[in-house]
Amino acid sequence: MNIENNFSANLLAWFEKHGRKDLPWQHPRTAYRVWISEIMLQQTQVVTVIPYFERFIKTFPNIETLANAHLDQVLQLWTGLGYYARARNLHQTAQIIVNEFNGIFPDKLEELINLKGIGKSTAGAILALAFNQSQTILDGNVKRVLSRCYIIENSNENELWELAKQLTPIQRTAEYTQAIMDLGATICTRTKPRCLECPQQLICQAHQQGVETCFPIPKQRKALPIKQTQMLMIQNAQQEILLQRRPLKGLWGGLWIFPMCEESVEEWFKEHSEEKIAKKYIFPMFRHTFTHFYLDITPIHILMAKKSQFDLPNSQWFSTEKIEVGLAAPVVKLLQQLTSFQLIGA
DNA sequence: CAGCCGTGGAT
DNA sequence: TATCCAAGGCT
Repeated sequence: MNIENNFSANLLAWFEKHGRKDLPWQHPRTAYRVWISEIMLQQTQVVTVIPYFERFIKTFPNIETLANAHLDQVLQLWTGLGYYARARNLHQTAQIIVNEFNGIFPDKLEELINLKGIGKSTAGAILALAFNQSQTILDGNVKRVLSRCYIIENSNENELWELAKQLTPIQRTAEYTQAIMDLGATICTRTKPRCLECPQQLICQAHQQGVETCFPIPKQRKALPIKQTQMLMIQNAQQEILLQRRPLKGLWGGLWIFPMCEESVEEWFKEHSEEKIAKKYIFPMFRHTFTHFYLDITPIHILMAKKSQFDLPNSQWFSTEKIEVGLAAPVVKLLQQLTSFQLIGA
């Protein structure tokens, strides 16, 4: 018996007792629900995803309802989850599956990979979890488990894929796939792995050598640049707030945010409006952290004397109680602050 | 192919 | 508080 067989056998035996079997997307485990969950789980922890998944499925119980929805509603349900291209791709892919696949979820690797937002690993996960096909995944969990178990130092992507494929069993692939993710998420964690509870402790090379936490070798990160901006929280006499829709590509694509400006507020107003500012209040600056830069935001609340006109592309007045579009996280935070600020009666 | 794309949890 | 980074994919 080779070591690969031991690996999957150990894992499957462990899964029966200790695997996660009550995650929301496992009941029922349809392709649609597995797909939604896999997209949400990209670079996002299970705890964070669960409430989003519940709301999303409740609103869009099947692929037709998702395909027929407005992008704004999809992005609203995605607000706070990040990586908003995932939501845009999800919406577009739903329409393609309805229109070109007759609403039937594709079950071939090539077809899945050609869909927006579904890469090699997500395609493998959908086929393994929802269709029980013998397909391989290579996500963060699998990379961590394999790089420790087989001590892979310069984690070469192709090498890891080959190893992952060799270890994937022909049968019970759905259980195996869930199991290896569960192992990575609950036992073989990044910090403080619980090796004494691990079904692979006898074959794990890193554990034998006592160097579990040395793997996977962390990538060196560059220092994050700091950018600065002002967010204009412009409110008219009807208490409505002015928001502007971001272009579909790029940061916060398709979301609505407060108008941002780098120059002085007075100069910005000269360019975009003829109205006069009734009241201006500068909030304390705060830092928003992205993956690749910091954004220091100075919020400025501006009260207009009447229902004002703005020469600002893709902008619209919203009632603060009814905003049914996607919002960037700092905008949500500031809207909450503004509401409590006004409740106090300042 | 390296940079881009979010946010919040954990330490 | 600062840092890392989580069920990755796209360009």
